[in-house]
Amino acid sequence: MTLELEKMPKQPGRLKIQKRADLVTEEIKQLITQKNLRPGAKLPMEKELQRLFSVSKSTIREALKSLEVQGLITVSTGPTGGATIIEVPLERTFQLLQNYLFFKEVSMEDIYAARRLLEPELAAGSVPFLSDEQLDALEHNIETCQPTSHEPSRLVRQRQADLDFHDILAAANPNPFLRFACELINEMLRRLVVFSTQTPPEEHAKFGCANVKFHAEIAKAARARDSERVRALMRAHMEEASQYVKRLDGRLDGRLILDSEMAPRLRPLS
Amino acid sequence: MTLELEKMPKQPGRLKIQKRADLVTEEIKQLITQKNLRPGAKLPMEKELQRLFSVSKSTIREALKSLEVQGLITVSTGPTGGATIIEVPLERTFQLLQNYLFFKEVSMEDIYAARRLLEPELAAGSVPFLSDEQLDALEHNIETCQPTSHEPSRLVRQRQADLDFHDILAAANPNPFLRFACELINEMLRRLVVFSTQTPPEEHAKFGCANVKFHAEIAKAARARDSERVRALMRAHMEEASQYVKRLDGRLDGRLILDSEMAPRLRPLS
DNA sequence: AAATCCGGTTTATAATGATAAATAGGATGA
DNA sequence: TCATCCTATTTATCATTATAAACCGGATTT
Repeated sequence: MTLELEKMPKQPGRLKIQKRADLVTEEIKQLITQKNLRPGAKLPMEKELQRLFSVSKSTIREALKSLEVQGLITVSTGPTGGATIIEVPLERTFQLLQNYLFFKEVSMEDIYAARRLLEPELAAGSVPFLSDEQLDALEHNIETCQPTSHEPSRLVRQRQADLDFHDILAAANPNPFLRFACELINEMLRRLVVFSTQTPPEEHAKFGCANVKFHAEIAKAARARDSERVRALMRAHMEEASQYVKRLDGRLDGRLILDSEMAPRLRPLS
Repeated sequence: MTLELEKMPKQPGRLKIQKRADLVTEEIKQLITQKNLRPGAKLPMEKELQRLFSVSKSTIREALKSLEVQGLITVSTGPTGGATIIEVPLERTFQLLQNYLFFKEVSMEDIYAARRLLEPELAAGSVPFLSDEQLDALEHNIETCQPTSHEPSRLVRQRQADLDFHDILAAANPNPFLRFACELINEMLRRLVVFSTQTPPEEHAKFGCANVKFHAEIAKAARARDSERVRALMRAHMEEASQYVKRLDGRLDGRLILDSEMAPRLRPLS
């Protein structure tokens, strides 16, 4: 009759015993927080990390993989290779957020309900901070959108350029959280919106023209540093766009975002 | 509208050639999207996945690790074990988002700028959908917050409960995107806010009382199904809270969120 | 002299096999 | 009936080896 109490009884829900690899991941994350490691800083190489945490190759590999998926590091081979801390890319964050939203059936109206609230405030807040280059970029963007052929591929392209306008405004805003929220919405619209093939291309062209008109007015007001007018114009713009999207039967394609889609897209300027 | 997903385009310059493990991850994500696998569905076991993609154990392990970090699957041992699709938990998404914001220096004012815009709309939109249980929960939450001793630990606890009030409202809103945005903000406030130790506890208590007052009014208006009044009250509530937070010198602790923090957090009322 | 090629070195990436840990479900025993 | 043990199954970790990618520096070519 043996008396064995070594086995740790399962604490109901309280403290989950993590896997070794996950513990290593945590240690490294704490290291980043505590030593305030900035982008560009390098982690020790795999061999040394193995030694440091007394784990095997595959375990340290899983830990690094976890950090890589989280967008906190990149790993490269070669003599100067290994893990390097990076600033988490927006696209990666968008991808991970879309994993969450994938199961939620988000409609276009849902997105615009938030966009209507955020964009006017974002735009108004950006006005005092817009550089001359950014103001130029806004105006140049409008020219790019101007000629509207009815060819489907051009229509899609125009919608992309429309969103670039909003990204330029976002880039100038000093509030990183608001900026993030709006950039996220822009990214969702850019990548996930699909329109019914039924609607005639003329309707799409009308949508594009209406956008250009508003963008031109907004750019003008922005150049005049009139924050309140920009806010009002953007509010009207969002209101109208929301209506158009509804008429054109725009929908969000509920799918997971793949790494291969995240090709480095052209960043306006910042 | 069809969506072309090319597997491995041979564009040599632009696209980065992915690692084998990442390719497997993509294949599995495509599988989830295409076969519309819902939470609960199981992936084949490791051995079979190895066979399926013709890769070694370590490769398939890395791919599964990636999906696990993304919150798309959980993996368990034993018979009937293996990878199971799950709905990405909000907490996981919050963790990944915080990785992004970690490098951005978000201030309390930044968060509240967005919160001021979103919460009134969220609350108003929730009103028609609040169940009797949820209305009861709102009122019960207020009672919980009522007695305010000046003990620091109780003050923190009260702020947590305050946020629960807003979570209840969020839960009733039919817009998953707006809901998500507000829940995210609540989670940030819950986990990352730190107050200066300088400010006297009386000030904190005053803050708590002011919150309770507004919550009581909001709950009353919600029971009366008066959406517009709820919107107006919430707007005033946010305005005031924003001022209090500024006075109390509330700050966001810029750090990375660890898995071990994401233990099932205390749900005060159930 | 400048650019290019070409190996060697360093490092991650992938494959394989062996052992440990966790779990479910059935068998065992009071 | 109930708790315990047993065992088969599957992941988790470790260890080792082999392969591939990136970089460095010297040799070769232009």
